[in-house]
Parts: sequence; C-alpha cells; structure tokens
Amino acid sequence: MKRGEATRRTAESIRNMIVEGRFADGTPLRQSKLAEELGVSRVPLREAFQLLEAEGLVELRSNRGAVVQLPSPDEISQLAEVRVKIECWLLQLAIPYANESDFEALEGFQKQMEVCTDEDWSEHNIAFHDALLAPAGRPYVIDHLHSLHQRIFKRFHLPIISVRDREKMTREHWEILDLYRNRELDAAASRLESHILISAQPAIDRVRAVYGRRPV
Amino acid sequence: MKRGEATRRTAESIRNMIVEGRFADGTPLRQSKLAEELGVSRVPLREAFQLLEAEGLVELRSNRGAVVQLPSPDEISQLAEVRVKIECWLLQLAIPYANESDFEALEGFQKQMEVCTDEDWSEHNIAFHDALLAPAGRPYVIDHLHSLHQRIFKRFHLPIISVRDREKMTREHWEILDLYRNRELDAAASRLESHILISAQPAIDRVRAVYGRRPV
DNA sequence: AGATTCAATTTTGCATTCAATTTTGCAGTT
DNA sequence: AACTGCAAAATTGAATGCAAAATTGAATCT
Repeated sequence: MKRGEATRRTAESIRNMIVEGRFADGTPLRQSKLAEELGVSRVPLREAFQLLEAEGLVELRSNRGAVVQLPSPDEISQLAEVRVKIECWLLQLAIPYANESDFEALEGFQKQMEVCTDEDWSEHNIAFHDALLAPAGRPYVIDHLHSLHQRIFKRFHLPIISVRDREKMTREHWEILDLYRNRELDAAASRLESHILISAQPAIDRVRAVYGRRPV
Repeated sequence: MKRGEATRRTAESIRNMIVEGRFADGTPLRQSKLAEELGVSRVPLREAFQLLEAEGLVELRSNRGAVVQLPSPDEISQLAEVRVKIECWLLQLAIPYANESDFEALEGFQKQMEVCTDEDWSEHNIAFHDALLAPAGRPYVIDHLHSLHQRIFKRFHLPIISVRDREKMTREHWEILDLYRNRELDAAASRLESHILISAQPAIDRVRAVYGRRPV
C-alpha cells in the first residue's frame, strides 16, 4: 500500500503545484530542475511522475518526459455522471437484499460521521456509500467506484469542507437511508443521484477556477 | 504515450508470466532476481512494477516490494457489467443525436474491421464502439470506458481470436447498427448489452483457467 | 527572407553504487 | 520445546554517473 517515502512526498508536492494552477496545461516538467527544487534525486521523481500519470495529472512520453495535463470541469462532471449511473444501479440491486443488520450498520456509520473530525470525514462518507451498496454483492464494482471517486476528488485536496456542506450531506444521507429502509427503489436512487451530483459541484468549481488560468 | 523501452518490455514480460499462471497469488517478486533474469537493471524493473500495479496485476508495499495479485473471474465479469451499464446509457444518449454522417462512419469502421488483420482487430473493434457512443458528447466517459476495457482484456493478451468469434462479433455489430439507424433505443441497448457480456466470456474463461491453479 | 541541414546542448533513460529497512537465523532464557 | 533479543544477511529505496535520444540554434542554401 505505502510507497517509498521520497516518491510519495514528491508526488504530493507536484500534485499540489499542479492543482494550485502553478503550471499551464502542457508545461513540460524537467527532471533535473524539479529534482533539485524538491531536494530528491531523479529516480523517485520519475516514480512520482508515474503515480501522477495514473491519476491523470501528467502525461508521460517516451524520451520526452512528463507534461502537465490539467483536469477539465467537463471531465469531473462526466465522471460524476458515471458514478451516478453505477451507484444507482448497485443501490437498486442492493435494496432487496439489505436486512436489519445492514440498516443498523448504516445508522452506525451515520452517527460516526456526525462526530468525526474533518480529516476523517471523507473516508467515513465513503464507508457509508459502500455500506449502502454492499448487499448488491459486487465488491469489484465497489472497488471500481473507489478509483472513480479518487479521480473526481483526490486530485485537488479540497481545502476543508464547510460545516454547512457537512450538515447538508449528512441530512441527505439520512433521507436516502429512510427510503432505503422502506425499499423504495426508485425514490432512493433518485435521491442518491442528486446527492452525488451536488457533492461533485465543489470539485467542479475548484477545477474551473484553475483551468485555463495563466500560471503564477 | 510510449514508455522507456526497457520499462515497457519488462512490464510486458512480467505481465505474460503472471497471466500464464506462473506465479501463485501473493508471490513476492524479488527485484534483483527478476532484473537479472530479464537482463535489465532494477530501475526500469521498479517502473514496470508501477505500470503493473496500475493494471491491477501486482500490489506494491513500502520496503516490501511487489506481490502478485491475480485477477479473479468475478472481477472480470463484474467489470463487464459496469461496462454494460455505461455503454448502454451512452448509447441511448447518443442515438437521438446521431446523424447520417455518423451512420456512414460506422459503416466504414465495420467494413475496415472485416478486412483487417487479427493484430488490428481489437482496436478497430474499439473504434466502432467509440463511434457508436460519440454522438452522446461525453468524451471523458469514453476515455473511462477505454480504461475499463483494458482492465477487462489487456491483462491477458487473449491469444488469437477465432475466425468464428470474429464473424459472430461482426454480425452482432451489424445488428446493433441497424437498430441504431432506426433509433430503436431499448432494442439497441439490449442488443449491445448481450454483445458486451458475450465478448467478455473468453476473458473470464481464460482467468478461470489460471486462477487458483498451482504455479508451474 | 524563409526553409533546411547539421553540430552543440539539453534532457531523458538506464546501469551502477550506496544507504536504509526488513527479514532471518541463532543464542540464551524460561 | 517455545519465546525473546540481537546481530547478520537479504532486500528494498535513493543517489550518482554515463550513454542515447531529442531539442535548439546557427550556418547554408533556395
């Protein structure tokens, strides 16, 4: 799971630089210069490039190094649509199989989420969504959703989610859970759809803010 | 797009070893040994590991190297289901926007596919599917489908697709194209669904053949 | 002036070397 | 015999060096 320490730190630094809009789209990232600037050698730097490529933040070309690939607002919103389609499908599959202990587990996640720190909020949120979909019996689809979620959110560590937004999300979770308990397939799916689209909006706004802007 | 030559070759070699069932699930891949065996140094080997990790064939752990992670039949079939959901959704979005020139382009791809070599068949196949979905105006969703397709198929380079299968696929494409032209949304989607599920079957069979088998 | 060729410079990719971390094997003890 | 502690071996992670490829720029030609 964990990576080489230098590689990890380096990837994070470059990720931050990119999502802060420090580079224009297509800027080549020179190895020696960046390595010196970040105080590491070129080997972990190149490995960091590969991580960032998997995240879609840079593109690697043979003998030509890494160039910045800024995410676009359209990309984020289209991926959010994909997430909607998959999660709503799984939700409708899951509801008929959900039993009382599933409901209790979901309530437990909700209560934890209401008292956790901002740091942990995101992963508790994911745990709730996972638990909603788990009865569908499609663990690999849930794994796939995780990678989709990362692609939507993790590229720009959204600063700190506002208390207002947290409360709103939590309220929506409770609403979805109610419909889920009553096995109202369509209503639950529809509620989940708008929940996902709304939650993606901050990421879209953030990308729009840096996309196409001149680098500092 | 392209990678360092040694890195690329090394990744391909290891990928082949894994998909041929040479290692049991969880086998650690030792750097020095493999590097010597493949005639490269450890730097491109480690970079190859990262590529394979992105493909889901190995898992990397800090200071503990790479361990083999065999795909399971369930994973392949569940990812194929995801592909069905996304493609059918896009298809229904696309049909209302498709025009005469889209139809002609699709016919062109079909005719090319009937005469191309086995080597090129897969990418022509992808081009046809892309063209079906393109009018939906969701390029990033199509990109996402590409990565899904790779995860389903590219991990085991299926040896050579049989002439029988090729003909079957081509026939199904023509059928889908007919319904597409007549703008029969549900029928086209339903035909596409079974087409995708059927086409994933060889990959599933292949994985089932090596999964859980003792390494040679 | 604009395009083209070719050498100088820059930059990447890989091998080698060095350092840090983990695992292994063996005493010694209970 | 099983468990703990510690040192040696094995293994990974990172830095440096060097050859190959690409980029740059100046000189030449049209």
